[in-house]
Amino acid sequence: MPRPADQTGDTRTRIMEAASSHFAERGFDGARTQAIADEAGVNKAMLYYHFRDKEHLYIEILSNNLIEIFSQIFPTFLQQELPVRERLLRIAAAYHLFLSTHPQLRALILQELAVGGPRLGDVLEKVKGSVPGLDIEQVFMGIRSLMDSGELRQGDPRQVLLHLLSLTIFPFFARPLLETIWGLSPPEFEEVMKDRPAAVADLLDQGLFTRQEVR
Amino acid sequence: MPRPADQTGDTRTRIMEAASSHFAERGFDGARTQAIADEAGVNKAMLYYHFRDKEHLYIEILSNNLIEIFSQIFPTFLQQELPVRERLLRIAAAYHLFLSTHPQLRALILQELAVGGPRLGDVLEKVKGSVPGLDIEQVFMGIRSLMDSGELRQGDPRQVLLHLLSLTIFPFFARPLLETIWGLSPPEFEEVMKDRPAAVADLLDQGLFTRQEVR
DNA sequence: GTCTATACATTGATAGAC
DNA sequence: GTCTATCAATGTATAGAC
Repeated sequence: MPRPADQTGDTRTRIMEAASSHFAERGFDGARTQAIADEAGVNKAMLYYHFRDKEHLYIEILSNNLIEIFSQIFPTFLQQELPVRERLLRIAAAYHLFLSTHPQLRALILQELAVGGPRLGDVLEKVKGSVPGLDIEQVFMGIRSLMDSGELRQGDPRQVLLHLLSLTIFPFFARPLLETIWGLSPPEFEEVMKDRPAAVADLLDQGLFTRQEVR
Repeated sequence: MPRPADQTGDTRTRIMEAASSHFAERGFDGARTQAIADEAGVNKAMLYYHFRDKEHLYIEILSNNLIEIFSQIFPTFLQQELPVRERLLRIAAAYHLFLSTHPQLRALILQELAVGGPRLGDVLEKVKGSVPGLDIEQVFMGIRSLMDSGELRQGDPRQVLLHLLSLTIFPFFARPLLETIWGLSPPEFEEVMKDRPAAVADLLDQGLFTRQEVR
């Protein structure tokens, strides 16, 4: 729904908000500069004044969105006070909450992944500049030390993190496919998503199968 | 690399192959009919003779790809001879293998998900017409009966299937993001993916944590 | 079935007045 | 900073000869 020209905030901000929604819905190639300008309530020439061109605008948008999610979620990775189980579940919960409340971010990332992430390098530079503590090695080291202290089962820390991200993020990405193939209405899908964190916690706790014998 | 006009197969087939690769790499909006025609080694007008327009061509491509994966994977869901654990692991393995060997399919699905799947309805109609046994309810009923017989832990069958799909498919989708943020080279990522099925099996078997007590 | 030629709309982008 | 006016390039799609 392109709402025409509500004059809230300064021009630059309004352009970014409009661009965000268009890039999210149609991707870089599908988004139209004209439509962005219209929705922002400014002339098309303004895009090129405030940002160099479509590409720079896009990178600015994607960076800002990633900065927002990482600066909010990354601290969760590193906090040490809680028991392991709660720490991991909080990471999952943080992603779940963020993706639930930011459908635009989900679409934006999906669009970039779909074309193979050609601009992720540039984007990550900007993100690193704004989220200082972003160091994935620390996360892996943290997981490894939990394995050594016996709180987590031994294994590749990358696989553990991948488990967590997969279980949490995939349903958001695959939603249209799941709704179509599983024949779910949006409310039905929402219901599945509501139960998701508990189901994930249960899998991490117990695995999938009934237990015949114990090691 | 657009290879020019190798005259293998009939025109219609060559167009579809070229279109497949372009839609996969750039999406519906990003793909150019001219580029597709060039790569297929035919005139652009041929696209409109063999297919009605760009949209019909796209739907044809996406349907064919989904038909291929479903007709190959769906039988795996329903085979009853094997123990539960092996049945589930085979489903995961089937997806893993298929996505490993069909990078184009992965991209094609991702592109459609990115725009919210506006053509999935039409596509699924075509798929259902060509893969007769495609009935998701049977799968859920199968999972539920395994719960009732005590082989699987009780829970929502949809969450179980979602676990399986998430753990298996997500890494393929998120690859560019993971490589960039985790700082992995393609060979390093491949290595992680090689170990993936075993790591997933381990999670399903044991959960994530060390076991203090047993129920 | 395949091509040439072209219609017609829309695109991203800029020059220059205010 | 913001606008009007405009451009060259490129987009999808079609008409009609062969």
